[in-house]
Amino acid sequence: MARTPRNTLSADLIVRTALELMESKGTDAFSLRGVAAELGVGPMALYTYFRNKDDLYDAVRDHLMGLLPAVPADAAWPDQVRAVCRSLRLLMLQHPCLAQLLASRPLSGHETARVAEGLLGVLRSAGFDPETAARTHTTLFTYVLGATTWEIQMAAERRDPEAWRRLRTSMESLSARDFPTVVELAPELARTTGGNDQFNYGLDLLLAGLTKNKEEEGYSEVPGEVFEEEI
Amino acid sequence: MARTPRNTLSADLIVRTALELMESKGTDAFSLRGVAAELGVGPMALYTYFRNKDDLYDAVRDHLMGLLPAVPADAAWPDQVRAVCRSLRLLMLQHPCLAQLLASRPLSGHETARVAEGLLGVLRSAGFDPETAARTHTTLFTYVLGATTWEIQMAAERRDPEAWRRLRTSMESLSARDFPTVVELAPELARTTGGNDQFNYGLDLLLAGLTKNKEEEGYSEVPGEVFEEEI
DNA sequence: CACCGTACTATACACTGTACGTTAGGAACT
DNA sequence: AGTTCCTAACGTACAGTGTATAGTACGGTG
Repeated sequence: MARTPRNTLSADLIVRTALELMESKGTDAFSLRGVAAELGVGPMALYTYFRNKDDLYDAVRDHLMGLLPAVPADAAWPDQVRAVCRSLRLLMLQHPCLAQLLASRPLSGHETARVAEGLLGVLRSAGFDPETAARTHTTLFTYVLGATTWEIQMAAERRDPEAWRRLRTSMESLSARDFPTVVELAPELARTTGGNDQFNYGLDLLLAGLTKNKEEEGYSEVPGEVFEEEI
Repeated sequence: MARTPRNTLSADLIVRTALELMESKGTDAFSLRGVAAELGVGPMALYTYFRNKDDLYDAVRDHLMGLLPAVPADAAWPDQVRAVCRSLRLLMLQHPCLAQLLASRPLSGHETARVAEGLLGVLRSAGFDPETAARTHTTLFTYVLGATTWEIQMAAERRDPEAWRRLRTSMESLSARDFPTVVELAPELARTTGGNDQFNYGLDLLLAGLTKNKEEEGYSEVPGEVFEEEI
């Protein structure tokens, strides 16, 4: 019955095909049966490599995390943090499914651990104590997650003319008496639903808060890099 | 045929039933057919009140946003901002479906507008110019969204013993050679996946950044409330 | 060659959202 | 009071979904 030869499938091939489908058809339209059909295989064949759909999601997520570049070595820690956060955002924009994959499943997998290791390492070297480093890591990660998820969502909405029209009219129908500020700032709000500037604004707020905290606690805890030429 | 009498249904009744089901059965297990069955009605009856499932989602979201308290009037602006963000987080924790509803659809509806009006009003009165107010609003909103979504997700994972066990073992199986910082900070990371302290830490970072920016730009732009008794 | 584990197939089930066409309850008007 | 009409709720149907269960044939090993 034209049975496909034996070892044509592999976890990696399935992951790559799944990713392709998510990006061409849209994350919501993704289905196991679609992947199987694309591979010319019955739906159940995938269950040899993944226990269920969520398992495949995890694998796709980790595969994508593997695309993140390493932390730049020769830079001040705030710039290293910026680099990590920005490259995560860019990856999410490039692969919109990643936003949903990150938000709907816990982190696991080697590539994901590698990314966490990078950011945590930066924070520890910068002199943050273990608890503050962990807190900061989670804060930065969740900020990137929220900001970029929102950005992607709004961009998708803008691409659908029907939905976008409904959104605009519902915005414009708001009474200027009841919602004066929203109405007044409508253009600014539309402009700040995404983009590099918006993302960097929030990121720099966080970094400003971090450096401020650090200064107030004094330089005593900063390890290692003491510049002796400054007396 | 035991046809249900005519005006027993209403948009509001459907929304409340949908919300109940989302919270008892879980957001993912929610279905139009489920809510119809709960109301003792055919699935298609709902389409009289909502154009489709997403439309119902929007209505549920706006219903939940209506539960948010007003901004406290007599407080300094940073505390007002804190109050808004914290009450949004608490509402999301109380109704976990809200996280997904906020992340997967654009904002619309009167109650949602009311909340935006509150926060934007605080920022404008505090002296932020329109663009900065809008940027700050989006930043705060997306931070709350990301941080709380993550918190909810991790809490759900913790509740599922099987998933939690797998997560722990995959964490512990990480090589301390390849991921020294992750392994070292594993307990801290586990502790910072949620909770008031973690949320407030990030929120205060943002506020610290905001006040720092404000101080550097000088007091010149602060409108209105000039205290004349201070010469 | 025979064997066996396993990579794949086939079938089936219980679901999903929703398009389409039908029917009957209640209000409004003659 | 009778007729009409609108529309709320119904029934049926379709094209999907994830995955449990059972079967089949291929590839490597004895």
